Amino acid sequence: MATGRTHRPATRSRGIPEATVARLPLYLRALTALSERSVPTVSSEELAAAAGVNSAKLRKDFSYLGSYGTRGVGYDVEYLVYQISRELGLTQDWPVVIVGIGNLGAALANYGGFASRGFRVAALIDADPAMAGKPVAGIPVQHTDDLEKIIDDNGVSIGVIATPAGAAQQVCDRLVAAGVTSILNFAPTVLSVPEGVDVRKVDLSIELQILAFHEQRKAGEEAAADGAGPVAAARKKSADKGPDGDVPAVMPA
Amino acid sequence: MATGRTHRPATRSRGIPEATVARLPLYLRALTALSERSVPTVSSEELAAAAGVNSAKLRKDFSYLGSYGTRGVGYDVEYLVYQISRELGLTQDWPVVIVGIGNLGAALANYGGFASRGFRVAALIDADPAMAGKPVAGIPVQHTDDLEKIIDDNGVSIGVIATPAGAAQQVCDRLVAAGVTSILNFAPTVLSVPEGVDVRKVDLSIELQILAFHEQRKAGEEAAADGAGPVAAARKKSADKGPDGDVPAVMPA
DNA sequence: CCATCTTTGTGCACGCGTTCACAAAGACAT
DNA sequence: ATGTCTTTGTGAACGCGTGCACAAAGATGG
Repeated sequence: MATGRTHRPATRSRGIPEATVARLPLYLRALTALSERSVPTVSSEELAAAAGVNSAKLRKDFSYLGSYGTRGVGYDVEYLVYQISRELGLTQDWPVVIVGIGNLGAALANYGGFASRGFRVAALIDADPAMAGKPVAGIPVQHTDDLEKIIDDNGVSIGVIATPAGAAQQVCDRLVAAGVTSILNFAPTVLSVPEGVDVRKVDLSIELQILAFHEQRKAGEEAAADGAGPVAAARKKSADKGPDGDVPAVMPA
Repeated sequence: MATGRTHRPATRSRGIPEATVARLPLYLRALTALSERSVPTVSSEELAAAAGVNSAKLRKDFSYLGSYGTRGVGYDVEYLVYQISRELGLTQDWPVVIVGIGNLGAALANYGGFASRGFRVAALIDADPAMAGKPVAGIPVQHTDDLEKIIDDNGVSIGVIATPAGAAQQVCDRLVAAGVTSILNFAPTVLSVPEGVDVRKVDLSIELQILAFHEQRKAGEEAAADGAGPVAAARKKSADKGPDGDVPAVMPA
């Protein structure tokens, strides 16, 4: 969903399509699980099923990395884990700062997924002076005033913004000015960043709204063509708010 | 971003492309901000800038909804807010349950974005008996045993999974069996659901890994094409694109 | 060494999404 | 009315991603 971009289709990132990059972590997770079960090799079919994708797509994705499979056998799990990790840059340590230690920020700080692979929470930063020094997830919260110094001292290049929407752009600007070039934004705002800085956003509200759209559509279809629904006509409990005209009008023309 | 989509089978979402649906919440947010500032009308150019997208794309997106603009003037803010809200199904109330009240689940329960627009946290559910009855965000946590009853009593069709990965599929199966047809999954696992059920996933770990990939690429280029400052080097080559939303290429003043 | 079987790697076609560019539509001034 | 100016709505081209289908590559067995 959100990557810094330009309008220059010139040289492709690294020959690796963005869509493929987005799936590599998925493959890596499935492979890691196999590795823990000491499975030596896996076929594209099996791995694809575990990752929830099409096997042809998986093979094509891997082909961008190189020919790491053996025909008639499959892929060596350990080797593939290493190759993907290396490609994603997970063989090195990435210090990360989290700015905005509210409910969400604290949850992120406690999230095991961070430390698990390459990422290390270098610092927690909050604008509330009352938070300063208070430990969250074993890490003392530091004040926003020291943001630049923290970034610099720790060589941080990835920042996570979990502040209220109103403060996000300001925090973003300071992070970028201090040298951060990748930002994961949880605040419900569109961030403006200079070229060369990547921003990805995670927006709970948007996700829910997209689900609501489809939910509404399903409800409309159910009402319209009752009895021919895909999965047992879903349920009827979804509240029969069926009042008034203005029904989603899903009629197939 | 952080969304994962699950295959969208047959019926095209009412003629509205999925990519457009994903942007509607973004437009809605920008429009709401304009509405609060009592701005009467807005041009596609202005609104596009506020939402961080291309103006032509915005106009095409709106064209799927209908001709709500006035040539030479722009769009009526209030009217557009209403139309988009209606299209997204936000004019009705969506009861939502959150399963897994750990750090993340609690953060979600406290997240204002839920209640703000159409969504209502109907119940919080956790497997830990010790949590039962304990209020989180003013709502008492209920035990997993009552999941089916809670879904049924409240007519819930949207569920949020914030459990550990190991419990996610099981919880998902129970939600679906109980009648939930839309799921927002925060657990780092691929969920299997029957046809007709929508799943969107939000995966912090994956987002970070994608950022790490680009960060590594930038670092490599910087080292190779050794030039000036850090940002300056990253600036010389950029070009990449995101699958979904994106970031405005506009420079901050 | 040859035959057969399995699985990879990929050429190709198709469809979706993005973007450009412009005609049509309306506002506004004269 | 008429002309000019602004902005929408969209036809068309293009590029990316997806999935099919198959040939090539290697394993395996006789």
